Amino acid sequence: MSKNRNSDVTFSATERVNEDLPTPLYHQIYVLLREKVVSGDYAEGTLIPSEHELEKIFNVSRITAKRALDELAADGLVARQRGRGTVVTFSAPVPSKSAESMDGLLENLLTIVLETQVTIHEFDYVAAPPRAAEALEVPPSTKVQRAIRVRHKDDTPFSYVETYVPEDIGRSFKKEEMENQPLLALLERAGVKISRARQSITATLADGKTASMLSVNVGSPLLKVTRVVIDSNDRPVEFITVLYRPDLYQMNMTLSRVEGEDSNFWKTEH
Amino acid sequence: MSKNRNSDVTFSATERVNEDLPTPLYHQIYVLLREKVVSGDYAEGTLIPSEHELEKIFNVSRITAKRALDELAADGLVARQRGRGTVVTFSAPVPSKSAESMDGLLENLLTIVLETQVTIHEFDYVAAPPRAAEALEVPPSTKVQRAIRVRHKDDTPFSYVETYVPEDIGRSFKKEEMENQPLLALLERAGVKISRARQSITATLADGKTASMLSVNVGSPLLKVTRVVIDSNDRPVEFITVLYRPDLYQMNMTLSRVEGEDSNFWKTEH
DNA sequence: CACTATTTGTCCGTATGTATG
DNA sequence: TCATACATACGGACAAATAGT
Repeated sequence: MSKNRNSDVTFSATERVNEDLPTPLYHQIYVLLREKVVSGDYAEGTLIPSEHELEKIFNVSRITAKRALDELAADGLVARQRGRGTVVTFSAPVPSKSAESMDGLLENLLTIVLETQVTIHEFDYVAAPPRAAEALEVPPSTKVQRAIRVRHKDDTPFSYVETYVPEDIGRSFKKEEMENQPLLALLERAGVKISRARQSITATLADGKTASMLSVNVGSPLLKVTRVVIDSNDRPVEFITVLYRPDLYQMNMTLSRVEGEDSNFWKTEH
Repeated sequence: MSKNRNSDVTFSATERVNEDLPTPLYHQIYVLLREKVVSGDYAEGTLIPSEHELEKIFNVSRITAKRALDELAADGLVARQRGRGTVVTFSAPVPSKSAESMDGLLENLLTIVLETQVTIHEFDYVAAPPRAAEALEVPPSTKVQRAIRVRHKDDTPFSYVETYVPEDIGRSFKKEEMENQPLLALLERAGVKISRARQSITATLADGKTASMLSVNVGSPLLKVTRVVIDSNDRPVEFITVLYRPDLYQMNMTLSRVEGEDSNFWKTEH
């Protein structure tokens, strides 16, 4: 029995990479292994599956398995030693747990604003793409302000933010002001009374553009949050899409059980 | 000038394909185009960029551009006609507004329980893996109950659920009972007074085990929710990890602005 | 009606990358 | 390391359908 071989985290016996996908097999395996390393499933110091084990697990040739491990080593995530195996040399960062979570997104929003810097990559007025037009409840191709920003924490990109604002509101502030102030503050300065927001959370993959802007590989998982902010007249005033690097940010929230209910109701605490 | 050629939607300068990536160029272009079609950026009936235009936009050969378009046609998203061009034949669905979003997770939990079926794939008592031990605040390798379930909606797998419960609580119910009743109900029947829960949301990739259980490709994005449920004595009584298919489920919530604050505070509505 | 520009369909030869045994 | 098979990507060539002048 191999000593210290990682046994808590295993691939199931039926593990298969998709032969039909155009992406090379070695790269599919590399991506899966990398994900387990950077997420901490394979902790620092543990031995990950050997070439021969990967051969059996994924039903590929040894060269293919070897190449996947070599790419990991080239990334500096693991070290390979003849006769010993492949050992994880990367310590997975602990996701910012924001010790006392108050209200989901919100307390995070404050700390994020304080601890990060924004760079603006695009700022212009364009015909609203269908989803933005629908969210803002304007006719398709209405001109709207679009901004693409990236948040950095200590020079590490952290989130990719795409916002759409109706033109009349957008004209009330300048590109440079978006660097220093939250968009919501700019909206309120423009006389907008913010009332509520609808928010949706999902997962997606990094494409070429977002991958390069977030300094992750294409195909990495990203946490995607879309939000429509609505003012006191029930008018949508902002449509925002945020992509977060899951290794740097997770959404945390605390839920409280509603007393006296026998179904599965909770309410969020604040 | 070609008539009806889609001109509102262009590729930004940063939207490039990456020669260094192992993923084939034609597939990278195909993915970008497909996204624009299914999102509605390229509306039904419009002409999308010709092979020659893609050639210039992405700086690839005609064969590569042609193959990307052919894949789109094979998907039935576009129709190609010699002398005419490539026309979108797919009508992008209007995103459902989920008119009655109440309290994030909550209203969803109820409807999910009502509209889905559960199959139990594993049910046993094991030494707690590190993260489960930490979450349940028990010494490492303490014996705990582990269950792996998959929720289906109309025979389509929907979520992958892994739960850890302290042994003394777990012994109070049987495997079969997990199929019919929510775990929280079983915990309360065992005398547990549920008080609150800490929840964390992130994104990850499907590995072989979860991919096959959720009927998605390895490497697909998944929405990952981990939750620790705590009783009125501040004892953790359940550690749960849920993986959702993002195409079948998104977390929706409504947020309200807190009056009188000048910072970025919100509270969730209920 | 022909003429032209555009666009897709099909084919060639060649070089490189991927994966197997 | 080698031989082999297949996929990817390039540049180029010609044919056939479409639309506008």
